[in-house]
Amino acid sequence: MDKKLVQEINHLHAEICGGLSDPKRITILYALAEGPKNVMEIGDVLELPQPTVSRHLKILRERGMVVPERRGANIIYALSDKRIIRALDLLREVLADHLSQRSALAEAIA
Amino acid sequence: MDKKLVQEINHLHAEICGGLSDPKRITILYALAEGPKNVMEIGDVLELPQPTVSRHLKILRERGMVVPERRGANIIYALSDKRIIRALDLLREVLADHLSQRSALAEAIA
DNA sequence: TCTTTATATACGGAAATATGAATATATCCA
DNA sequence: TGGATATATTCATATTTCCGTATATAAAGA
Repeated sequence: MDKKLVQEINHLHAEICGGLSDPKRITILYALAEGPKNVMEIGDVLELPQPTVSRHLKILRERGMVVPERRGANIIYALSDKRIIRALDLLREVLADHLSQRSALAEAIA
Repeated sequence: MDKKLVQEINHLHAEICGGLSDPKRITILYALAEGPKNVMEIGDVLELPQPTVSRHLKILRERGMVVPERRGANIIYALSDKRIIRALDLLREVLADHLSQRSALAEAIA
């Protein structure tokens, strides 16, 4: 494939991964995996001020990870694709393995 | 679960995701999926100066995504877990769907 | 229309991250 | 030991990301 094109794709790929690289956004995504929620409801879950929530939602929206739907005065956000959660779960498994490996090492030393 | 603990976990989860949020690191991970490589070989693939490669490898290493093994003067890096590639592939699929949706929209407008 | 409610954006500063260039460390071999 | 090769780290700087506050937009209801 054309080198420029590959770079462009990898850039977008990195960008979507960047959507996951914040604890609050991860919490938002898992919350939406339970079902669609409006901005206030998400704010309640995260215990965060509304503008902060909106900004994180914008980041996720731009990357196509959540989808907004206006319902009256509210905007209801939904997870766009279950595969996002599957990817998150896989990475969490990798994290768990890494941590238990390290703690096993720590015990072996002690 | 304890709230502090959940936050700590989400922080680590975000950190491992952050390991994926750079085009060069994605290229490195896919390159290592083909098989272990030393730093020079990775540098050849990326066409990047060696210190830059080492710094990216450090980030991936700290997050437990790649594993170094010294062999003589070389250090050979290997992917620590195939699930990392599966997660990357899932997210690339989500990206592809998002892009084709948008291009379908673009055509519908034109 | 005016007010209230829900959501989004703009701005300024703080903190994290990335990068090139230079330098340090570690290993091998003569 | 000294030189060559492979890898890692440091430093200064540039860029990005994040947050709180303030403000703007959009819809609902009186």
